[in-house]
Amino acid sequence: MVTLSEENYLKAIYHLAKQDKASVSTNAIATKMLTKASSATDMIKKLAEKGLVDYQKYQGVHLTEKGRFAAVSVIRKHRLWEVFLVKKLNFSWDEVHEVAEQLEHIKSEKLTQQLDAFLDHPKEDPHGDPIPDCEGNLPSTQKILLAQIERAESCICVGVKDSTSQFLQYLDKHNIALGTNIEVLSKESFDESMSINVNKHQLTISKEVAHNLFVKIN
Amino acid sequence: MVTLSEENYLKAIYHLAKQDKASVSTNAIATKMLTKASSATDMIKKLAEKGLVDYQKYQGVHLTEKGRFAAVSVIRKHRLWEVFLVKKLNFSWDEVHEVAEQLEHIKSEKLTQQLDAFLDHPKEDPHGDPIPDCEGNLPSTQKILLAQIERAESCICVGVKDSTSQFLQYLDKHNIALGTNIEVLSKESFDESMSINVNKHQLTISKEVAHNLFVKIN
DNA sequence: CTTAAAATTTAGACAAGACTAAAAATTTAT
DNA sequence: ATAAATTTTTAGTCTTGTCTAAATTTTAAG
Repeated sequence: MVTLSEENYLKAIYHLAKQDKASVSTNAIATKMLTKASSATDMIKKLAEKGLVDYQKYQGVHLTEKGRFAAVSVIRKHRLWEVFLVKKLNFSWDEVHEVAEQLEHIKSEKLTQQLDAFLDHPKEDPHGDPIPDCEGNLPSTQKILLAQIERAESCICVGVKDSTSQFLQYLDKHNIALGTNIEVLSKESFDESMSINVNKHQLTISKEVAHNLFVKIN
Repeated sequence: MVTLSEENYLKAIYHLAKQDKASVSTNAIATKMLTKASSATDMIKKLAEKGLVDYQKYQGVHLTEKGRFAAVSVIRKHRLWEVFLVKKLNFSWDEVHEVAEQLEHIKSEKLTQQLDAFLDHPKEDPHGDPIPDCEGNLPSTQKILLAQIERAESCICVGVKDSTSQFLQYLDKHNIALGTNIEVLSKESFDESMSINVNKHQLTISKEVAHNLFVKIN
């Protein structure tokens, strides 16, 4: 039995570990969870006790296979609920996160399975993030940050890194959605701002925006 | 802010108070919540502190208007989710309770509102219980227990009192569902068993069954 | 290589919700 | 009307998850 709090820590560790394979530090976990390092240490011990993480004092943690599966299962539920909220209940993509944070902890195998079927086994959530299957497999996508593009090139928006409502509403305002074609016109080396074309409209975006938009090159 | 535990106590108090207007005893609450009287006392104090119940030592509690609204709001969510599970996710009526117990605590006005609309503003849950509206109004239904019928008479099944899977599966097995026509043939005064006709099949039901089925006389 | 800074852990405390055992109030029965 | 039984409350403890402050370990700098 994994508690709600433990699930949230596992998710945090999973997201932090994803980037590189190195171990996840206590501080990083505490920061992500908006708690103090001492609280993180306490929880890490409980997770280690339950065999969900490997832990050596002062050396950070790694998810065990069991821990990874638990984390991915929560992420699967989170993303399925987000799809439900947008597709069936008319939520917009900037409104779903908070509610999905609650729904992801509902415990019922059958519920998850039936929800997945009801939504026609979606492959992505409303922000373009892939939905793990029930065995915990997560398809690796080859998306890059818009900021990584260095020359005039055309690409398609396939996801967002930051999914706060502020950012999502910015995208809405400029008619950028998943699947939108983005034509990079130029990049300013001074401040990393970019000039792009969206739906025939020219737009200048800041470094901050370019670093939070995932694209796939055509 | 009402906690999950507080919501469960409020629900319990609401259900216990419904029958008569008398105050609800600490023991009754503890029994319903499957805890000890001392735990109930502790929680009662917290609820009184928050203005959700009126409480006088040794005299039991009454829900305040605020407390009643909170309780009914949870019941509304519980029943809406039950409808969702049965109508959209193919759960059977004996499988929904446990999951709805979790879903009823999700906090999002918009979610409840949109779910209600998505389900076409249902008036009843899968067990025939009325769904409160968003203002907390609960239509009073005039249903009686099948056991209250004393002579040969025809009626329609409109609800169940006991909604454990054991009882619901018993009903399934004998083809009794909401809306099923039940013809009372006779009642045995010795053990209160009844002879009834369901879908042209004759059936003898025990006192226990008759006391847990709500019907409306044709 | 030694010390200062940063990160991590420990120790002790607190709030929520529950429990046991004992005390107090109420109800019931004689 | 009073004793016995029952109900309710209190007092003290436990667990989970959090905190602060202090101690310890690791890392980084000179």
